[in-house]
Amino acid sequence: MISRKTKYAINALIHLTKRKDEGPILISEIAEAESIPQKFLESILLDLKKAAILASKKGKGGGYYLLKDPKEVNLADVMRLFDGPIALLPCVSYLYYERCDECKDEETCGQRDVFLEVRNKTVEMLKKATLTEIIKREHKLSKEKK
Amino acid sequence: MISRKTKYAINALIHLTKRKDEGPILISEIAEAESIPQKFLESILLDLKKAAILASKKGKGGGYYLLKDPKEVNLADVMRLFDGPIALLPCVSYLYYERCDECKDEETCGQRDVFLEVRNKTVEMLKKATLTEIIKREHKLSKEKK
DNA sequence: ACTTAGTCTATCAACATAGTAGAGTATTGT
DNA sequence: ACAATACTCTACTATGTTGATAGACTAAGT
Repeated sequence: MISRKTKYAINALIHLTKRKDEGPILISEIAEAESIPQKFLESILLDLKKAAILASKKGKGGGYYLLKDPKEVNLADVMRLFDGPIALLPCVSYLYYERCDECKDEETCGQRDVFLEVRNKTVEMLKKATLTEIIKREHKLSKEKK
Repeated sequence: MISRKTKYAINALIHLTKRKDEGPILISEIAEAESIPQKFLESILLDLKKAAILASKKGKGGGYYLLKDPKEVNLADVMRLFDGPIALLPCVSYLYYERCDECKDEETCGQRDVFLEVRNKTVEMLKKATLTEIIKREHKLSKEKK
C-alpha cells in the first residue's frame, strides 16, 4: 500500500497541474481543496521542491507551482520519493538494491525471478502514468460515464 | 516491500515442497536450513496451518508438511496472508476494498484507473507463481548459468 | 510416564507513519 | 521602511507495525 503522504503528494500535484496557468498557488488553497492537514502538506511540498518537481515563491502573491512539465512527472518518481523502492524485494530494486541475507545464489533464485518480473512490469506502468496522463484518463472516464 | 515474515514463509514453503516425500519436517530443521529464528518461524507455520496450506503432526516423528498441492499454492495467497492487500490503493483492492476519503468520484478517478491496472497485472503474475513454478524457475536458471 | 514437538500468550525494542506546534526567515506590496 | 504574507526549519508526540524472545501449556508417540 502506498502511504497517505504519497497520496497527498499526488493529489497536490494534480491540483497544481490543473491550475498551472494561474501562477503560484497558496498552500492553504491546496490543503483545503484536497483536504490535507496544512502543516503536513507543507513538508510534502518542500520535499517535492527539493526534488526539483515544484518551485515556490515567497511573500504576497507567492505559493507553489510546477517546475517540471507535467508530462515529465510520473507516479514512479513520486512514489519513490516518499515511499522508497517500488520493488517488492530489495534484491530486484534497481535504485535501492540490497542483497537478500538468506539467499544463497541470487542468479538462480526462483523467487527473485518472479519478483523481478513484477517489478519491471509495475515500473513500466507507473512511468507511463504522468500527471498529464492521469488527468487525461479522468476526462475519458467522465465521458464514458455520461 | 514485502515483510520479512512473508519472505520467511515463502522460504519455508519451498523447503517443505522440496522435501514433501520425506514425511513431517521439524520446525528446527527448517529454521536452521533457512536461517529463520525458530520461535518466529513457529508462528509463521501456525498461520500457514490455519490457512489450510500446511498441516502438522505432534509427538516424536512429528513436524510440518504440505497439505495443499504445491501447484495450488501461489505467492499472491501467501503475501495476502501475511502482508494483507496486494493493491497499492485500498480502493482497487478486491478482497480488502475500502473507499478513499479524499476521492470525490471513484468512477472517474484517474489515479484509481492507473493503480487498478497495476494491481490486476501484479495479481496475475503472482497467481502464476506457484511453489512448483518457483522451483521450476530455479532449475531453469541453474541450467542457463552453466 | 516420559519425552518430544507443536501451540498459545505475553512482552519487547526498534522503527515508521501521520500529525502538531511554534519559532524563524525571506519577499513583496504599499 | 515596514507590515503582512507565506514559505522554511526544528522538535516533538501519538499510534501502529515489525521482528524477535521467553515461558508456560498441551497433545501425541514409545
